Amino acid sequence: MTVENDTATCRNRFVDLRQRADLTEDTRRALSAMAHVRRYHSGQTVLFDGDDSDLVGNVISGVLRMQKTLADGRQHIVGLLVEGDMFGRVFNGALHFSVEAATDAEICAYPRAPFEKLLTRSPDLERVVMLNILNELDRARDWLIILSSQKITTRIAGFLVVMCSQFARVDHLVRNSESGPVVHVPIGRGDLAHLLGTRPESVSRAFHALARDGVIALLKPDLIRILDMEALVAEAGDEDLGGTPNLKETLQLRPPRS
Amino acid sequence: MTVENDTATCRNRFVDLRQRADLTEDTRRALSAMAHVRRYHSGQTVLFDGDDSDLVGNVISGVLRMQKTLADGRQHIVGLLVEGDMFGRVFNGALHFSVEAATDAEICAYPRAPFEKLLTRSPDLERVVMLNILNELDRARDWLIILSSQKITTRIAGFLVVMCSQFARVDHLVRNSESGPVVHVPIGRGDLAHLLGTRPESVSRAFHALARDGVIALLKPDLIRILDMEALVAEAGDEDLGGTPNLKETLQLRPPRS
DNA sequence: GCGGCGCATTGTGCGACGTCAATGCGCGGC
DNA sequence: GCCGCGCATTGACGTCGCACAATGCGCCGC
Repeated sequence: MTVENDTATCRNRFVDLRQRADLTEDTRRALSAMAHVRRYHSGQTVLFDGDDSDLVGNVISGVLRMQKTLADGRQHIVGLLVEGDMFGRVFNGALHFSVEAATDAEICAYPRAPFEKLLTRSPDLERVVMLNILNELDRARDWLIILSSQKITTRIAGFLVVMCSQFARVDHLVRNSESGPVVHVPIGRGDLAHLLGTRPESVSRAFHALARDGVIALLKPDLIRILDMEALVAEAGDEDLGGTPNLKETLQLRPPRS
Repeated sequence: MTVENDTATCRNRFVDLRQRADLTEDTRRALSAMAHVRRYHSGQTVLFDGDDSDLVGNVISGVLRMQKTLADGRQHIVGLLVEGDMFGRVFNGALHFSVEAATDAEICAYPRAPFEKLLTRSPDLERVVMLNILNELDRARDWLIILSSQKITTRIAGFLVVMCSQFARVDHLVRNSESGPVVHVPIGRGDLAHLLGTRPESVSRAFHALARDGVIALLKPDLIRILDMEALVAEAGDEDLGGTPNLKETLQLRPPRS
C-alpha cells in the first residue's frame, strides 16, 4: 500500500459530499439530485462579498480563496479552501467576504433552499455540515495564532506547518523524499502576503531566511522542501499545532487511523 | 422607550438558551431539564485545553476568554465569550484551547451527550446552534483582519470597533453621552496584549496615541469614550466592518430592526 | 527566436514595535 | 490610615518590517 493510494483513498472519502461514507444512501441520492458541478478559472469570482447568495457547495479540485474587500480597495485573504472544504452560507444571510478561484478549480454546487431543507430533516448531513463548520472555526483560530505574531518568519513557518498538517490530506504535500516532505504552495507571493498580512518582499525575505538557516529548501517559488521540521515548528512559535494531534503521523504520511 | 429598555429586551432574548424565542416550548423545556448554572471567579478555568469535555454551555454573565497554551508556556487568547455566547464542543472530540473566566462569570451548562441527542432531533435547536457557530466563525474572521495588520494602533482601533459593534448587545457599551459612546474593556492590558498579539506596553502606547489624536478619551484604563468614530474606523484600516452592516444603528444605540 | 509582461528577488533608509527598566497609581489587607 | 502588591504607564535603545526602487527570471504571444 503506497502513499499515493492512501492519499487517493482519503480523497475519495472526503472530497465530494455526495460520496461521503458517513452519509446515508438517501441523503447522498438527494444531494446528487440537486448538485451541479461548476468549473472556474484562476481569478474568477465564485461568490461575491455581500451577495445574498443562493449557493452552497464544496471544492472538488483546486484552491479557492476567501477574501474581504476593505473600504480603501485593498483585499485581505481570510482563508483558503481546498478539496473537500465546504463554503457558502447555511441558514443566514449574506457572505462577509468574496470567494475567488486562486487556481483553476472545480466545485460541486447546491442551491441553498433545498440544501437547507434537506439539512433540517437529515441528522447525518447536519452532523457533517456542523463538523465542517467547526473544523473551519478551528482553522480560523489556528490562523489567529499565526497572525498574532508579527515576526514574518514566524508567520511563514506557521503557514508551512499548517500546510503540512491541514492540507496533507490533499496533494499539496507532494511527496516524501529522503530529504523531507515537499509542500506545494498553491498561491503566489502576493496572495500569500495578503494571507499573512504583510508584503510580497517580506515573504520572499522570510523564505530565503529560512532557507539560509537550512530549515527549508526552495525548489521553485511554489515548491518548498522541509528539511528540518523541528526547527520549523520551533520557528512557528512552538505552537501546540492546534487541531492536529496526529501531526507526526501526517508528516510521515502514514495513513490516518481508520 | 429608552435605550436601557431595548438593551434589556435584547439580553432577555439572547442570553439564555433556555429562553430564546426562536426555540419551541418543547425544546426549551428539554434544555431546562438538563441545565445547571455554574459560577466562576475571575481566573478560574472552565474547560481545559485538550479536555475531552462533556460540557457545552452558554455564558449568562461575565466574560470568558478562550486561550491556546503554546509549547513554550506562553498563552495566546483566541477570542472572548460574552453574555449569550455558546462554547464547548458539539459532536467532536477535544477542545483545542482552554476556557477561563476573565471576570467573575455565570454560565449555564448542559451535559454533552443529552444535548447532542436533543440537537439531533430538534431542527430549531440545530438552527440556533449552527447560527451561533457561524457567528463565531465570522467573529474569528474579523479578528483575522484585525490581526493581519501589524500596526498596533490599527489593531487597537479594530478591537474597539468590534467592541462597539459585536458587544453592543450586552452592556460593555456602557452609555451614550453627548461626547460619544463609552466602551467598557472587560480585560486588563496584559490580556488585551495577548489578544492582539503584542505587549502591554505597546497597548498602552497605542491607547494614548489615539487619545492624543482626539480619537478616544481614556476615562479609566478599562473605560474608553469614543470621541471620533469615523477616525477610529479609518485607523482600523477602513474595514468593511464585517458582520455588522447595521453598525451605524448599533453605534447610535438604536434598537435593531425587530 | 524575440520581445514583453508579470512575478520573484534584492538593496537601502526610515519608522514602529519589542525589550528592559523605572516610576506612578489604585485597591485591598491590616 | 498605612503599607504593599499588581497593574498601567513612561522612557531609552536595538531590531525588524515596510516603502520605494531596481534588477533578474520565466512564460506566453507573436
